[in-house]
Amino acid sequence: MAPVTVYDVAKKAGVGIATVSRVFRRSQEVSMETRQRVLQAAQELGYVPDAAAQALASRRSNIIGLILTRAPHHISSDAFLNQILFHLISEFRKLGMHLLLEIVEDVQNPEGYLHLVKSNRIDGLIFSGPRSDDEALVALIERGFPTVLMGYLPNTNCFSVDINNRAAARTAVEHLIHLGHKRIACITNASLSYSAAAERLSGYQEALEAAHIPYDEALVRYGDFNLESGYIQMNNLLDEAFHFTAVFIASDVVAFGAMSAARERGLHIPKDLAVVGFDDVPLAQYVDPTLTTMRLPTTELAICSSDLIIQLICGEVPEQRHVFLPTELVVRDSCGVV
Amino acid sequence: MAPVTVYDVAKKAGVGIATVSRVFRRSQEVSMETRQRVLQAAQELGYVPDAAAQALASRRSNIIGLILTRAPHHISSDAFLNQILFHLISEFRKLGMHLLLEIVEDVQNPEGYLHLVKSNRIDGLIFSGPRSDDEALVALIERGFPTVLMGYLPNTNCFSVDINNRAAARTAVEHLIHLGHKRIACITNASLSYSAAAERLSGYQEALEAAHIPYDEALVRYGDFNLESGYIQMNNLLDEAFHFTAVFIASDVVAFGAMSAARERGLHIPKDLAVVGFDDVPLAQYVDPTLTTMRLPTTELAICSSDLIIQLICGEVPEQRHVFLPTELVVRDSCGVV
DNA sequence: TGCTATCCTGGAAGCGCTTTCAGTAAATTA
DNA sequence: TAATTTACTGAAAGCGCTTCCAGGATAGCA
Repeated sequence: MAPVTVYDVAKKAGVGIATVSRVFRRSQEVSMETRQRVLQAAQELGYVPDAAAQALASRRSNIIGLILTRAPHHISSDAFLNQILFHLISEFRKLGMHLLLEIVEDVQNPEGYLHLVKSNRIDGLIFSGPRSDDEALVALIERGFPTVLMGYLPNTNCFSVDINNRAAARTAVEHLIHLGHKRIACITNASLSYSAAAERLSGYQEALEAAHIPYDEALVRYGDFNLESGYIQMNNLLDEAFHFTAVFIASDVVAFGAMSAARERGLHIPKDLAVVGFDDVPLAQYVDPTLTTMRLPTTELAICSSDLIIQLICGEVPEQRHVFLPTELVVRDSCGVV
Repeated sequence: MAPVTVYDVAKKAGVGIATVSRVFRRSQEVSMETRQRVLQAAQELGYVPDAAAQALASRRSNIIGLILTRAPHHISSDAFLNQILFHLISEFRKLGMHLLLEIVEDVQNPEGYLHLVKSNRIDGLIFSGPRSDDEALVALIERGFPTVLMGYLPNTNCFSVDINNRAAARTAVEHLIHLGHKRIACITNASLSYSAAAERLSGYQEALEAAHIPYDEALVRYGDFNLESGYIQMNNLLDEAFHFTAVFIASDVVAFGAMSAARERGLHIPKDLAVVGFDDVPLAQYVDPTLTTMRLPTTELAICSSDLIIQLICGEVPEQRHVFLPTELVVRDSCGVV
């Protein structure tokens, strides 16, 4: 039951412990012959290096934190999370790294992830859904801790990976405009303190402006990540807003909630109301009607973030500070035929 | 930039390092006065104990692994994962523990999570979606490593948390039978090597048997976790099976795919076809028609697992080896009116 | 052949903490 | 007052690894 240590392996292989360490650190400076002998001995003894000891001695935990800023009710609706997780873990595994997940429910109380950093539990972190009012995060970045944002924080020069939310939203709304719609409502994906939400709203405004359609605040509502918020805000629009023939909803999940509300009112989509979503969650092509939406490059988002954080941890300086990945309009049935 | 250590705190507080350690380990054996002095000094110096050093010295990493056995295409459809994650992390945080996520794509190649155990990176693990052909897992359990299954593995006495899949499925199908349906098809949530899938199919059979409806294999198809599999299997049923008026689909997500296929064929749900799902994912009440389904006690599942694993790690022996949580039939519109 | 450069290896000193053990001071008891 | 607990505290020995440094062997060069 006594743990197998470097000493055991070293003894069995007839080498010093430094050599054993070198072999497992994949260092070049061990002769082929010795390396084989060590590996053989380790194999026979069932030796696996102790993670804590490695971390303590090398100052590297090989753990990367993924910090999610989400309130409980957001979490359950987050259709990306799974894909992001999958890809991040796959990438990390290739490098012998692991993913530790932390959720920040309240931005004002960032103790959770700060503690991870201060205790050296993680080598770097990926921060999903950064908010500009998160002072702790900004401080961390300025202190030089390896950090990558999934999302974008204006006025910082933190490394970040995101899509061009504004351009994507504009494309989505332009699609509606090309279809002849003049009165186009908007439901955001979240409150505007999330930069992605603010940007998407700007894109909506830009598209209107370019088409000389006046921006009407009465046609705008604010979603809150989940189905219910879409349902509520659509009902609200239907109750209070002047007639509109189309709606841009900056989140598929929110859109599903909204479509449900529209249906209950007896509105037919797309005949009475055209809908464009945002995200292209897997379900978008299986709902009725299938949802026209902006596709997010989920895989690339994850891989790109992982590449960046690894570079930062290794002390390299990535060429690009801010990466913006392309999105793609996926035309389905919710806007009618072109 | 030099890290603050116990020595710094000890010096500043005028005590020995052992005392500093005791204060941070929340040990009782420090006088109030000394404790205050240490805390004060630590505060002023910004001291946070080093996780690796603590782990090495105490043989406890305070990290719990959550192992998911999922193929890539399953992950993205997993509607629970998020909720489970959220609750687990919340529970762990209360105890200063953290969650490390690992995905096992191929059960035949369990190196990933075994390495976590062997390297002492984690104190215990929660295993979601255990499969009976996972020999490494069984070996781990027998070796006494703190392990909790989310799911159930027959023929082992591992601690586990699950729902009674068979009873739940039976309830779901009985609902259809009470509604007068005689020819009821079934699409499983996954291949039968997942015990949950096999159990749910058994529940379906039990319900039929109890109602003296002959079991007809021609009415059964096997889903594969995701939307697409539901779509495909429903088309397959519609192509090949004799007429049926209802279908029990052992996963909401699979059901959404299946409903999409039925719609494309011009079938009206529930008029032409009644559907009962399983899981009660958030979307179930927002699709058209809203989906009658079995509700899973997601929160309880997570909390229960976390309680169990913590007990095991602390060396306590939980009273119950296998916990089965109750489910609830949520009646909505997809089966028509009673 | 003699000298330096190169390659590989082992010894030893930590990394920052926990924990045992012994010891001191205060409290209790006789 | 002396003997015995009891309550805290500190010194020191690791936990299992990495890495600096120096040394031995070999190769390269003149």
